[in-house]
Amino acid sequence: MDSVYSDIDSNSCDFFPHTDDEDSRGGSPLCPPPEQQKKRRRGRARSEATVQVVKKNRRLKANDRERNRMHNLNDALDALRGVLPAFPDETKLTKIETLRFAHNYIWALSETIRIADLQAGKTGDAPLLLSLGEAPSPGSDTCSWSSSGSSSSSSPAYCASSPGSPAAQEDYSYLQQDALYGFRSFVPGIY
DNA sequence: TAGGCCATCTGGTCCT
DNA sequence: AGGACCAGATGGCCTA
Repeated sequence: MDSVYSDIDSNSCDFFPHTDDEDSRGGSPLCPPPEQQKKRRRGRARSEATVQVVKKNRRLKANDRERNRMHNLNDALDALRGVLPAFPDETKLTKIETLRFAHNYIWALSETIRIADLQAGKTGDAPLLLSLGEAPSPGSDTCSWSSSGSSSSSSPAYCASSPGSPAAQEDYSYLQQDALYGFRSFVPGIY
């Protein structure tokens, strides 16, 4: 990608038009006329140039660190995509979709466990251990979460669902893989 | 072509 | 002081 540094050459005035030194001098023009530059350079030219180089190097290093940081973030996001159920069309989830999907998915898994435990309690059986292979896949159709009233069921605020969705009836048969199909139509941005 | 997504740069702020 | 984190700006790419 093009960088602003592609425009940078020996003319440091273009790259660092406003320095702290300038601030301390009381707001000098962005690029003083040549005469002033000559005046200021006398006796200080070398050190100012050095300062510019140091600042530039510091910026470049910061850019590099920031790039690596974002790469690490993307790697983590990819890892998260890897443990989420895949879409049939194998389209890659965007970043925001991945985060929201993961949030929904975790909620659905925990909710399924809760229901399973409830049912086990009714029948006197031992709590059911869920197979992750049969884990529910949360989608837009699974989002009437706030209606359950359970603290463990605090709903994602962005979940757009109808009050009459099956979740309110604790019917988890709807938590099927095909719930994924509605995810792409999920309305994002509602927090 | 407009809009969405993304990578990158950048300056500010906080933390160690 | 230097690094981590964050948010805004910018430009490129892709798709409907």
